[in-house]
Amino acid sequence: MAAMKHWLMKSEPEEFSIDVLERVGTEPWTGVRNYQARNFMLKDMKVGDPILFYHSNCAVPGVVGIAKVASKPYPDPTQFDPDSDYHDPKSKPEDPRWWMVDVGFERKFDGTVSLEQMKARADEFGDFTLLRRGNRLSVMPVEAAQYKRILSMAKAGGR
DNA sequence: GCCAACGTTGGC
DNA sequence: GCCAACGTTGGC
Repeated sequence: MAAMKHWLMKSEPEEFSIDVLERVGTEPWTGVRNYQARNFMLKDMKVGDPILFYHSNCAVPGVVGIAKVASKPYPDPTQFDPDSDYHDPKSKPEDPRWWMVDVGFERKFDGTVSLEQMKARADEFGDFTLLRRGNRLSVMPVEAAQYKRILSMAKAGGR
């Protein structure tokens, strides 16, 4: 059996936060319009894969909890909706350009494992995509060891 | 609000 | 196929 893959997915809390995910339980991850991020969802994600839920573009950016992949990939319906911010007129229903998965709530950390705290321990993470300068990917794979380190930081209150 | 870094687009 | 211009991301 192939090893389970671990992921990190970013969301702006003003758009969609871990608290809203906790309330709704499962959310279609619409709106990804980057091919690399799409390919991770389309080709590499498996139902049940764990996801680090990351708050970006906010006062304290960082990992705030755990989610999981809750569906197989399917076409993002917002690409066909002319009223949606994510509408893509070049995408055809018979050949959808943008794919996504559903994301399910797992748990919320007691505190945020902040980007600042992760940067301070960058040497323990090795080559961590999130910490690469200029990184803008909103969906990225995380090594199992990196995932575990963030969980242990969460347990230790971010320290 | 600023701006560096990046991905995408389109002219050539 | 190159690359300048543009729009977006996201930390600060």
